Amino acid sequence: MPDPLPRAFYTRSALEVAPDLLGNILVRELDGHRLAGRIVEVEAYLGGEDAASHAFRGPTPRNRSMFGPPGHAYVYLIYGVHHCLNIVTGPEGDGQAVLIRALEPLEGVELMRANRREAPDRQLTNGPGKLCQALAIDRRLDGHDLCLGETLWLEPGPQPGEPICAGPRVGVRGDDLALNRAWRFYLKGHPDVSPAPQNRLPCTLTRPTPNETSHD
DNA sequence: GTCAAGATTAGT
DNA sequence: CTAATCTTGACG
Repeated sequence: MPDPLPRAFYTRSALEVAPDLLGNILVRELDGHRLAGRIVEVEAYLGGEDAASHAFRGPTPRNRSMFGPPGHAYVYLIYGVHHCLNIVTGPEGDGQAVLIRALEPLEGVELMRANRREAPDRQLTNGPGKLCQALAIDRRLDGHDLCLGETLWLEPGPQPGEPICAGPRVGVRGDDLALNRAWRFYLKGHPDVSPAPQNRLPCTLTRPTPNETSHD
């Protein structure tokens, strides 16, 4: 079993970490079972300048884990219905995070299906709310340290063969900056990318990302 | 205390 | 297009 991605991986700008997360594996340990999926879609959220970020107006009880050390989870409830999973990045205190928007299911698919009691026959992890339901992620995991290799963590995955697309983020409000920057990243043509209208817009290709925590 | 709005989803 | 469902954060 590979080691979890180390703290140093997360100690960078959300704009660097977000595309590098694509292709890596999100692992959830649940009642002795291993649930895992390959990350295929993410969005970067910054602090300060980013009007769409929960960190925009500073720390509050709800978002305080965003301002904690990198490599921890920030989990929140949206619309009173669904949970969303973020990975805290950057220097402590900045409030940067990356929203995990979609996975390709790899392990524990039957348990994921059972967790999605509302729609077990539909796609399991092609949206931020759906993947949290499939992996049984809720606010109890808010602030969880992803570098421990317990309960919830990330493992290095093979370099994606697919090109990386970048485009505007989904469902956000805010000013021109928040609406128009290409801070959403996904694997081109992957069937488990969330059903967002932007999927058909022109695709800005990003560099081939060195996924591995390579040191020179 | 009151209240509008929300980084979504499934169903009409 | 809209309901579901509830916590947060702003205001007083």
